[in-house]
Amino acid sequence: MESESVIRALSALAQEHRLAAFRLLVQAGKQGVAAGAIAEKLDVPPSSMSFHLAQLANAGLVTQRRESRSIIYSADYAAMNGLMGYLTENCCAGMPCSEGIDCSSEPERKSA
Amino acid sequence: MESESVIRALSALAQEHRLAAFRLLVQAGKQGVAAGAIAEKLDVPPSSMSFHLAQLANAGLVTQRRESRSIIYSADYAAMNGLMGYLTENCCAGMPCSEGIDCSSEPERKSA
DNA sequence: TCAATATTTCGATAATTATAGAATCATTGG
DNA sequence: CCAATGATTCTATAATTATCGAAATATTGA
Repeated sequence: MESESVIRALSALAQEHRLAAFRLLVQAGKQGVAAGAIAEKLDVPPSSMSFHLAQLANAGLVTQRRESRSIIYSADYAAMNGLMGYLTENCCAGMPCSEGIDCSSEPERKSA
Repeated sequence: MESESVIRALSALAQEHRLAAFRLLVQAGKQGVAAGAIAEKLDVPPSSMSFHLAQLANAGLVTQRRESRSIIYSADYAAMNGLMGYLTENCCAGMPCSEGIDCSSEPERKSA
């Protein structure tokens, strides 16, 4: 994952409604959630929610599929994986930050 | 880490110059880098860089200390840990995304 | 085909964020 | 104290992002 798409992904998640929507979709799993249901659950007007979902899709963090009248959004776990990988590599000095390892100590200078 | 501070952290990283600055600081380690040196390295005017560094500081991702005439910035690894932890918990269905585990498969529905 | 439903796009506006020169503030050496 | 250095704050402006009602676009059932 390169830095431009990382920035798009970070921007996409850096907003109240979008972070909430993404969390919802992660919890929902593969089956996903319809746009309207997301809007209702988060109490955001449908047109606003649609704007935000489009940004998540543009960032590659969610996918969409039509199912009858509804458009179902689902979290793209691979994209999230990619983001986490980039952050771990580039912003945690290569240490897996969420593994209980103490990143507060002096890091080895990476050769790359 | 709660969602408001997570959004501040994500917003802070979701910008070209700030992401670059933070990477630089992570690589530099505890000793940190002076504001001017960061600005020069990233080819951003000092006043603009100062604006961005202030946002990183406000998000808690970096700390600053004065050393003679210079102000030295360093990455706050604990804060980054906190962010990674939140993302892993809430946006990866509790799976450690950067550990080679296949997050693409159906997640266990979290009870929380 | 028509009405109803689900969603998105349009459009206008408000709000926030980014940019960077100029002015200001803090520190040091002479 | 004064000039030089390193950085931030001020100010104005440009650019981007958010909001949401209204209009337009699918899809389905009758």
